[in-house]
Amino acid sequence: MNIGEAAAASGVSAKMIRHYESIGLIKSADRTGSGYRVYSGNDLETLRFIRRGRDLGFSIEQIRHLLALWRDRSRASSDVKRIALQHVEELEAKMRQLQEMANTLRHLATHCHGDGRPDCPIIQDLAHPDADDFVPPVAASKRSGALKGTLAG
Amino acid sequence: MNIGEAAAASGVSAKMIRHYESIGLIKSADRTGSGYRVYSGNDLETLRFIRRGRDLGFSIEQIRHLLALWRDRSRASSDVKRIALQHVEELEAKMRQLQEMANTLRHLATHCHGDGRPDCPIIQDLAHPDADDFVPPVAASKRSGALKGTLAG
DNA sequence: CTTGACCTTACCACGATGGGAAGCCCTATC
DNA sequence: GATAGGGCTTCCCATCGTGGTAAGGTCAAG
Repeated sequence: MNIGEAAAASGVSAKMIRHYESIGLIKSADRTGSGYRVYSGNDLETLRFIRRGRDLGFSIEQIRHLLALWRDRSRASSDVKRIALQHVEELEAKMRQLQEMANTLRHLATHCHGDGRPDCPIIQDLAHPDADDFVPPVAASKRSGALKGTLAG
Repeated sequence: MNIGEAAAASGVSAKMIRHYESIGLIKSADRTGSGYRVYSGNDLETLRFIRRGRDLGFSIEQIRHLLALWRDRSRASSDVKRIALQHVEELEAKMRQLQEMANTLRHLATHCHGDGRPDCPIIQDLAHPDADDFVPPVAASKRSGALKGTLAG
């Protein structure tokens, strides 16, 4: 089985299959006489495992760990569970960051006329975040410290 | 004012100030005779604006746009609002992705013993996502298509 | 035997940030 | 005035996961 066929069958691009090989996430594929990589059904399973792990948001290093546990027939499920739950915490932390950004922006947008006039609490917040522009005192919620995390962090 | 002082006062690292200059997000700083960059109070405001924008999760390109609107005294607040609300949608889309990942993982982890035994629905899902391992039929929810997005996407 | 689709390696790009090296500059202390 | 230390300069590399592209070899169908 070619790398292209393996890619189509696993959902991992040929590009990424080569990449995973180069970083040692998967073992080096056997080659035909002319240098083409050859994949077996077993290799396909591994690729699908990786693909599923990426879909669940695991990092390559976490997947490396999970792959080792998968292959270890005497693994402790507690090890797997720990990795999964740690990842859930990462996901939740990221969600909280995004939530806070979105809440702030929605709040500001609510008070933006969104017409042809230049006055805009969104721009004013960006320029002077602590001014609580345009927001009547009663509606102004205390803004907690700025989130340092980026979307990609 | 030095780049180091500007960095401390704006919350943007000296490294990133130089980077923003190199990509044309901020204008090239004036230099002293010996080549040191010099920053004014006005420059500081711009840096804080950028910093605040990053904290709200805007991309550099979105911030470039917002900066232009900020400087444009005849801007339409609708333009600002559109950018902000589009970003809110991006944030919400990302949150939904993360939420789905977290839900799946929490569900799987709930059914993982987390002890010394090797059996683990998490590993089994990674290996065979469509098998609905270990989950009694009544509790198994239809799994929708795999999320392609990464955490950073 | 040609053509087109596939494979190979190798490099560059993104987005945003950090790290480090090599060299110049400024200030404080002796 | 000399010297030490910290800050500044530019330039390159790394991250993380993925895609693009170029130059060349290979395979299968016509």
